[in-house]
Formats: sequence, C-alpha cells, structure tokens
Amino acid sequence: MQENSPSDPAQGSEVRLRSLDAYEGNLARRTYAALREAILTLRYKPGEALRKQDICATLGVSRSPVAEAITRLSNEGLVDVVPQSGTFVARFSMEEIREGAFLRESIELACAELLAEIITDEQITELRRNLRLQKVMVEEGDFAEFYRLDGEMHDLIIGFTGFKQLSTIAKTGWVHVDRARQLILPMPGRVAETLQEHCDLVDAIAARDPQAARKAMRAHLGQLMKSLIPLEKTHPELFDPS
Amino acid sequence: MQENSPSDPAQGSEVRLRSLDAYEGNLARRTYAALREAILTLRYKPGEALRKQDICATLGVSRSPVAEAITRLSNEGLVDVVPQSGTFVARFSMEEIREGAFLRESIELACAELLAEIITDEQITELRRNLRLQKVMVEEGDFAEFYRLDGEMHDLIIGFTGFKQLSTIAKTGWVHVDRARQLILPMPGRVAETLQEHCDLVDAIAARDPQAARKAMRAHLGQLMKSLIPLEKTHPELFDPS
DNA sequence: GCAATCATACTAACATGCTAGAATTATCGA
DNA sequence: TCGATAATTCTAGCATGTTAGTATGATTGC
Repeated sequence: MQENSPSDPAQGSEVRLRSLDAYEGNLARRTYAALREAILTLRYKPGEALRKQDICATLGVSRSPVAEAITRLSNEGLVDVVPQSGTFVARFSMEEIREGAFLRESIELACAELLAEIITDEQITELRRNLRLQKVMVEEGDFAEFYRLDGEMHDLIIGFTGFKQLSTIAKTGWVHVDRARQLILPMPGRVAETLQEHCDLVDAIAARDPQAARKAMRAHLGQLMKSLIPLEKTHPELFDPS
Repeated sequence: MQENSPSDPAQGSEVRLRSLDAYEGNLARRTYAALREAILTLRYKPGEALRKQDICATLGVSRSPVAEAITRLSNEGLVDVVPQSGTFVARFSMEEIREGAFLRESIELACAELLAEIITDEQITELRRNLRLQKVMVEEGDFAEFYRLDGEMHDLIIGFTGFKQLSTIAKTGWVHVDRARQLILPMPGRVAETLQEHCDLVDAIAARDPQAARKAMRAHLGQLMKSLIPLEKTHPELFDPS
C-alpha cells in the first residue's frame, strides 16, 4: 500500500486538512474543526482509518489535542473508535441519516411554528433579503453560494426564536445528512424547486400562520430526505452493511 | 475557608462522587458519568469551583480522564471552563432551561405525533404497564420511584419510534431542566396531576390520534415548565446574574 | 490606614512517556 | 503448499512533566 513516494509520505493527508489558523479556539477545538470539516466534505472517506500520527504531523500539534478532537467526533458519531485498535471514519448509515433528519425536522417545525407567532418585521425583512440573494445565485448558477445561503436561512429561522444553543444542536444532529448531501450533484431543476419551497416557507411565517409554516417546513425537509434515499443504492460502499 | 479538619482535607468531596465501578466504559467515560451525576443531583453546587486535583485523588485516576470528562461536561454546558484559571459548576440560567424545555418539547411532540401513527399493541401495553406502576408509586408516596418511571415513560415513547440516538440528544438538551427539577419538592397534589397528564398522553397515543397526542404532550411539558419559573426568585443565588 | 506593586500559588492547556491489547506479518512445522 | 504459531508493529488509553497565564495574598510605599 505504498502509494506515495518515500520522500513525501504525508502527501495524501496534507491536502485534506486546512491549517489550524483558519479556525478559532484552543488547539483541541481547532483540530476538531479541521477534522470535522474534512470528514463532512468527504476528504476523509467513510470507512477510512484515521492515523493520529499523520494528523499530528500535518497539523503540527501533539497527540493531546488530536485525541480530544477525535473523542468529540466520536460523540457526534462521525468516527468509530475501536479500543486498542484504531479509529475509523464512520460509514454512512441510512438509519442515522433518517434520525438526523427527524431531529432537525422536529426542531425546525417547532421553530417555524413559534416564529410565525413572534417574528418581527425586521426579521421578515432579513429573511426576504436572504431569499433574494438565493434567487440571484440560482440565476447565476452558483450552487455553492446557494447552499451556503440555504444553511444561513435555516440558521436565521432557528436564531430568531432567541434560543442560542438550538442551532448548534440542530447542526449536530444534522451532520450525517450534511455529509450525505455532499454526494448529491446539484441539479438545476431541483435547486429551483428548493428556492420555491424556501419562498413558501418564508411566506407562511410572514403571514404569521403557524400551521402553514409547519406544513411548508415539513414539505421542504421531506424533499431533501427523498433525494437522499437513493444514495444507499448508488454508493453502497460508503454505507454501513445493514 | 478551612472548613474541614486538617487530617481529613478531602472529606467534603469524598462523599459526593460515587465510585467509578458504578459506571461502565473507559476511565474518562466513567469519570464523566460520576461528575455528571454529582452535578445533576446538586451535590456539586452551581457556581462552585471544580478542583481537578481533589477529583483525581477521590476517584484514584490521573488528570487525563478527568480533563476529558470536564471537556465533555463543558460541551453540555454543565461546567464553565475559564482558560488558565479554573473550572466552575455552571449556574442555572432560566434562558438555558427554557431552551432545553423547548428542545425536548420539539422532539417529544414529534415523537408523540409519529408514534400515534405507528405504535404497536405491544408497545401500548408496555406504556400502560408503566402507567400502572406510576399509579402505585403515587399511592405509596414513593416519589423517587415515580420520577424514575416518569423518565422511563418518556424514554419509551422516544424509543418506540425506532430512533436510537434521539433519547440521548433529548436528555442532553434536558440536563438543565433535570438539574433544576431537583429543587422542586414533590407535592402530592402535583404528582397526582402529573400522573393524570401521563394517562391523557398515553390514551391519545393509544387512540392513534396524532393531534391529541401533541396536545397532551404539550400540556404535560408546559406544566413542568410552569413549576420551574418561580425557582429564579426562590433560589436567586443559584442562577446566573441576568 | 490605604492603595499600588510584586511574589506566590493556583489553574488549563499542551507535550510526551509508557503500557496493554489488537492486527498484521513473518516464521516454523507438517 | 498450507496451516498454525510467534514476533513485530500498530493502536487507544492513561499517567505525568512542562508551560503560560490568572488570581490571590503579602509587601511595600505613601
């Protein structure tokens, strides 16, 4: 398995982890962030072994922060730690993806419902501003920025409730969905549909109609889940044997 | 602040942490469990400093597992770590309690709604069995066991959806509520009401009526939240200055 | 007596040494 | 040639040394 030249044995891992300066916090937190990003963007493949030594060398830190980072990733279910053996990037599990989607749906349904009752005009303006930007990105074909705005909109909706930790928890439950979403190629038609769903959702919230907001949010998240189901057949090697 | 006799300086902490044999997993995980239990049961008071050395000595482990445990507690928001200074048991925050309650309500509403559609007869039987035991405990005045059964019932409801991690996440969000609940003295009248709410909830699920299940769950959790609000005034010293 | 400064005693964070156990490879026996 | 066994080389987990920064208490100057 000697894939790299002897003079540059770490070549494979160097390109996968961003420098720690890109993140903030103590070393352990930054290491965690760097590893998490690499796993979520599939630069580390599901099932792959995580070599601590390489990570230490690449990031230029000792084993302590790396160990702590891996413990946190393990708690999130992004890596599987086998005692006295090794650490592996978790494979996809449709069960976990469904579960993450259910959690996120639970939270966002509740938020949308609540928000339809308490949202301020300024907050509606901010949502509509985000929507206009989304529209521009769809027209320009900038899918990456569209997805960023997509995430931002969901964050706004959760954040407008006034709860500060909720977004973090929602994201934690969402990690498996986020990772799986990397496998879906952005299809222009689907993106336009997604934009329409976002518009419907914001309209329902702006109309201060809790039930309509719930319905729109459920429809929106349901569509995403629908697009994830086929992955288990198209990429079986990335999934848990189940 | 020399509260203990010089010959037994660790007396105060020894009684607060259970032996690690009571838990399972590696040392770090067991240390985490022991500390978490002590904090949730208020054996460690909000605002109190957590002395790693004492913990190490009491549990008979080195600083590594203790440090990892504290990191996890910090992620949950049960302790506040001040870099290069100290670690303190987090004070209560009504904001966090509200947030935890909202999260739990979001999840359990969704579970109750889903369960009303997919629950099996065997699962209904198990819920009713739990209810009968609750009734006995109310009659016998065994409040501790009643609360245990209460928690078990909520776990059952979440678990019956088939999602395996959801209960853990719900509990994590619930920690602040759980800790605050320790301050509420069990009032016979309130316990009977709680039991009735549980009955209504199970009835609605057994009747396979999603909307009624949602309503019953919301009413139940709303009652608990109502009983927590006054704590900020009755125990101001345990709360965040806000 | 009181405020400002300095020394001391803490802490978290990080680096690194060590050990037991698992997996893999190499060696040996038939 | 093939299977079993032994040695090597991995790993996670734990213990501990080190460092930089904070808080506290003593000391000094006024």
